[in-house]
Amino acid sequence: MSRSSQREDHLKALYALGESQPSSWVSTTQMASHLGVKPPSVTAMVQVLAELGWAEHRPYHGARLTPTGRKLALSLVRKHRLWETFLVARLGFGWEEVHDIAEQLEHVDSVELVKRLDAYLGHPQSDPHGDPIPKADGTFHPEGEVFVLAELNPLVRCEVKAVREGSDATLSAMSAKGIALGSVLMPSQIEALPAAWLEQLMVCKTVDDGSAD
Amino acid sequence: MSRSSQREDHLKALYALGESQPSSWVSTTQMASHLGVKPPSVTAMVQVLAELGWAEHRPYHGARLTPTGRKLALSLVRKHRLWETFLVARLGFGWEEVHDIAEQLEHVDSVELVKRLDAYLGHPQSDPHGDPIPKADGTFHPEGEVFVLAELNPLVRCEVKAVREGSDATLSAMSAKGIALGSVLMPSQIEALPAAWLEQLMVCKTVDDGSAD
DNA sequence: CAAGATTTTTAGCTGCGCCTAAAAATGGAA
DNA sequence: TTCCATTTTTAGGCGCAGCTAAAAATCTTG
Ligand SMILES: [Mn+2]
Ligand SMILES: [Mn+2]
Ligand SMILES: [Mn+2]
Ligand SMILES: [Mn+2]
Repeated sequence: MSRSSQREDHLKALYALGESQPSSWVSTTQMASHLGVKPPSVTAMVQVLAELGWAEHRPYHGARLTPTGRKLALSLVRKHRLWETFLVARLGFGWEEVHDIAEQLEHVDSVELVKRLDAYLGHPQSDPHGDPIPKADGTFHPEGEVFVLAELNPLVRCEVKAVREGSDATLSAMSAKGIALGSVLMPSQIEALPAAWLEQLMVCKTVDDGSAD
Repeated sequence: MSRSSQREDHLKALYALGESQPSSWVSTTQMASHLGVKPPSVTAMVQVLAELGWAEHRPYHGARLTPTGRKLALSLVRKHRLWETFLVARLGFGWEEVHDIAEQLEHVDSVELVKRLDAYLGHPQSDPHGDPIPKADGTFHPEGEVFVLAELNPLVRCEVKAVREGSDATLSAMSAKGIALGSVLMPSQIEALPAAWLEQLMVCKTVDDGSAD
């Protein structure tokens, strides 16, 4: 794949880490651990991104995306999630198998390809992990009320809407326990879940519709 | 894509050029012009391939694949042609649009992906250009009698079986003139074809089945 | 607030894949 | 067969993306 797939991965990391915390300034150390490289490598790359106009770098404070960089990052996230959807919905992969493959496919450069893939998949709004797929213009479909299962208190019936990134083994284990997007969890089941899962499962409350199921 | 996609492209060039000529020894100049790089770059790469046990290099004479290298090259050709088939058969691309995209997709590294893609496409035996798709074990389905249209003498009714690599523009022009795989060409039509096309179109003779068409 | 601990950047290095220019080998013509 | 033109390799250099070690800045803590 092209020489700049590293740049693209740094851009994605900057986006992902910036979104998931109050301040959008991301430290090079954070990015380094996310990407599996050493902090000096990130510093160098962030300086390149800054020269390209895709990021701002405040030395010793952190980096964050410019509007242009954010658009690019969103188009990468879009590609990643469309490919994951293809792999699961069309090729029959399990949700725990697709991340690493999509990590490669997302760097294939062809606007037309993304357009056609999106249409082929029926313009999906979320990927196999429940994460929303940004639209071509970089906006998202409005999302429902979703929060991390660990914050559910008191325990009530709820529905799995998404799974946060974790190890492939964890995702396999969840599948094995019958947990998938759309699964309904009862308080008793939730108590039996490994503690770590409570931090990964994103749910919304569901009203009992009266069906026995 | 991984750092070694350059190695993979050199391997493919070595395969393609070696197959298309009597001696399987390929000169670095040939490879350089095929790949769009300068001869010294090819020399360096060929030396790397030799160290990896994928090619033999006889200095000042040329290079050729080892059995191991040939297997690897065939698996790349397989991936390339499966992706081209996917792009045309599933995403609706034209046959002139898919080469460059497949040139990227072929470097995605996942054995399982190729397996599932092949099954999803119904184990196709040839790609959108009529080129045979190597099987997973590196063998080909037996091919029919096919030759280049320029060698057809005298002119008789024949059927288009494949198109040799050429510019995307040429492929578009052929489509526009109604030429596709399976097209039947009559002597009068053949005479009207641009001379260059005669070197690219691979055909076999067809008996007139009596239908008026 | 000053000193030490921690984080981050800079400096300097490596391997990869490309380049140009120069040297070496090959092969064809006189 | 010898010399010259052509092909090919070697030499030396560049940009990218990673690394470690050292320097610089920031944060923490007494
Ligand atoms: Mn990636
Ligand atoms: Mn996902
Ligand atoms: Mn390629
Ligand atoms: Mn093809």
